[in-house]
Amino acid sequence: MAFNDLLGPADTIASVLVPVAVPGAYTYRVPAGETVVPGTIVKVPLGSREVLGAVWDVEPDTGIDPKKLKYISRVYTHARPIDADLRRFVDWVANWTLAPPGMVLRMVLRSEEALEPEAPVAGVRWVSGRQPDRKTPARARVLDILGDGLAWTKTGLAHAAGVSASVIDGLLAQEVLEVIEMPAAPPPPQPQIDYSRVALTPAQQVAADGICGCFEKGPSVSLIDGVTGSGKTEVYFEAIAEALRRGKQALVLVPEIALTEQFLRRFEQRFGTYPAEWHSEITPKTRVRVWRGVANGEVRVVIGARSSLFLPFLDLGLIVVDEEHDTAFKQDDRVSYSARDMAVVRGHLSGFPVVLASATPSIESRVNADQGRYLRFLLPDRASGAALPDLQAIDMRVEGPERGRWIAPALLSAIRHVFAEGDQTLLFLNRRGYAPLTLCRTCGHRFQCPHCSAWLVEHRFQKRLVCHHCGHFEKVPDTCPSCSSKDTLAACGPGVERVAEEVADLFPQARTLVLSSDIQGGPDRLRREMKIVEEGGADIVIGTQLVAKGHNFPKMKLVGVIDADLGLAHGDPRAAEKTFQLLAQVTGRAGRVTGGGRGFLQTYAPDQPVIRALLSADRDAFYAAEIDARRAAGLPPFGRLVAIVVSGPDKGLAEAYARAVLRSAPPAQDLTILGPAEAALAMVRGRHRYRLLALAPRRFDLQAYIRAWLSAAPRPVKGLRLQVDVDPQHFL
DNA sequence: AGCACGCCGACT
DNA sequence: GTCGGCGTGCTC
Repeated sequence: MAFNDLLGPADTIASVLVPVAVPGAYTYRVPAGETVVPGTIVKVPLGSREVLGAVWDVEPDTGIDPKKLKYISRVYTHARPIDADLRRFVDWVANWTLAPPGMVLRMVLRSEEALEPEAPVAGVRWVSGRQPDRKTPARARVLDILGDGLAWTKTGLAHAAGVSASVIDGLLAQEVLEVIEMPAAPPPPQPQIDYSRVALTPAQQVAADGICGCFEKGPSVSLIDGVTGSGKTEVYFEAIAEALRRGKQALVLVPEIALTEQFLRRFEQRFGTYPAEWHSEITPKTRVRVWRGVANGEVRVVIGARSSLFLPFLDLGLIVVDEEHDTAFKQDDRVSYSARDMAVVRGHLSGFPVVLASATPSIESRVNADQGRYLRFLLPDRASGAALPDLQAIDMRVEGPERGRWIAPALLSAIRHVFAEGDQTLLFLNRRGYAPLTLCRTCGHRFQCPHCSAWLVEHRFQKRLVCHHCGHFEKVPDTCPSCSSKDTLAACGPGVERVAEEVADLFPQARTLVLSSDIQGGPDRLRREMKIVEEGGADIVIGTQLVAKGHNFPKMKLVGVIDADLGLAHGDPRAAEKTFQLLAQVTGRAGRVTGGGRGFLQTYAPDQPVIRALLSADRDAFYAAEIDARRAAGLPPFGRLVAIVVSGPDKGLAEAYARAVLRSAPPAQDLTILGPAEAALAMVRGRHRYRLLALAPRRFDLQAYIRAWLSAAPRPVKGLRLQVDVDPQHFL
């Protein structure tokens, strides 16, 4: 102690962001002989453990008692310090999302192992001239491979020679082979800019040229707005090629891992090699390799989930956000952020182009483009020349099926036709299970979730009633729990299982397949089934939104939407937008490759704007109508929508708190509370969440406002979480 | 008494 | 986010 005090005043101090939920950086002493700069990655003692952190400031002004300061326990000299751009990004995201900066930094430091210097690989080599005592065939094969004098890894050699590792061990024991240190793993193969260029359509060429022209101009956002099959990927591949040409790295964000496989193949066709992948499912080894490669610049292109935004790129020059409208870009737990919006921010901070691509852009991106903040490139036709599917509505009030059936006669005859031709049909219903509601015919009892207020959905295959909100499930009873009568429970409405039952009844000879997220057997099974559909091994597919994304189904000629109104009923202000996006994606599957596709939308309200927009393929009209509708409802079309999510065990407290935040201290009058919306009350793993929607004026600094409110709160608020959901365009 | 479990605050 | 402290309540 006395020793430390003596040395203390001479020590350098540094503020370090630690990966815990504290409001700011902590201060540590820098051990004598070590140098740190802003961004240096370090290990520091925190409480009873050691944690990773990063130096955020050197020699900060702090009022902390110097006696309290501990020493940085390790400086990662081999890892490149986090550069100024990424540090600014971390701070920006922390401020925007009201998250502690250390928690944002945690997303950067995702692989502790990657910070260690790369370990040399042990290899084996033939000691020239040496021969084994007996030359068995296995030994001969090994020596044959090693004949050129090059070193191999033990496992690699065993594999190549088709022998077990013990053969090599035997040769090592006789000192015919020797162990040497090989240089660490060679750099990954580089994408070749001109490996295989495809001819672009005129519209694609205009878009590609426009985006490539942005690289000179500093920050920019381009929206590629193209119908399904219009070749958005080819366009942004040209942007990637341009980034590579300029020696920059590129990042492609996709909403789900499921979409990467097809992307990897297409990338390989264009650039001759695979890009690096980054998402939660990659192996720890790959994680280390990619993190290092991104940091040292050997990895040129990454495709990844939202977390790849926080990778420490050496020189990032382009971000592409594919399917930009997809809500999977929003992270809801821990630091809650929208990866699409934060991609725009990262591009802005570092001064490079960002490309958003979608067949059904989000309203906010459309408005940003309309108002000139984004460039917009329209791809109105399919690149293959195939015609868009011919869509029509079926008015269920006048031409619906008989009671207890869900497929209308018009759709039915179309399925018959397509089936007879040997082509595929997709029946789309975004509802898992057999029936969304079960009731007792005698007393009218309805099965409801004991935790949420949602109806329990019958899953007949599993013989369960399941809450799709919180995951609660129970056995299907024989008798009504309310009136005890036997065999009086009636299933109301369809789920995919029930539609599949109807299909099996109507088309006993057809090969049918149900694709929904609750199929048993994990992601492998799902991949296999997708492949079956892709290769034409199923005639009629009944699927939930799982089938809306990614995969190409070349034989799919007909898409029937069983309930096009589903999802429009609730109080979600984005319901129409989401339904439009989902149904456009789903119906776009029909005839995507070959053309000649047809689609049917079963609806009880064929005149509503969503249906009309889908039928006329006039998307502009839909966007205009939707923007008007939001204005009329007092909602902004985009941009100033603020959702304050407060979570905690007590709904009443959460609501009161959310309202108080928005109403208390000035300038609260600048905010308009719109009331609870979008999942007003949900149960997420046993925790209630309450979401309050409000409007903030364009330049209103909501973050500063909420922080001020929190510090002025009469009593500390516990157990509650805040989340701000705003399009940041206006704030850049 | 001894310990499993859950809540709460501290962590530089 | 994670740990340790301390309270409650139950048992080999």
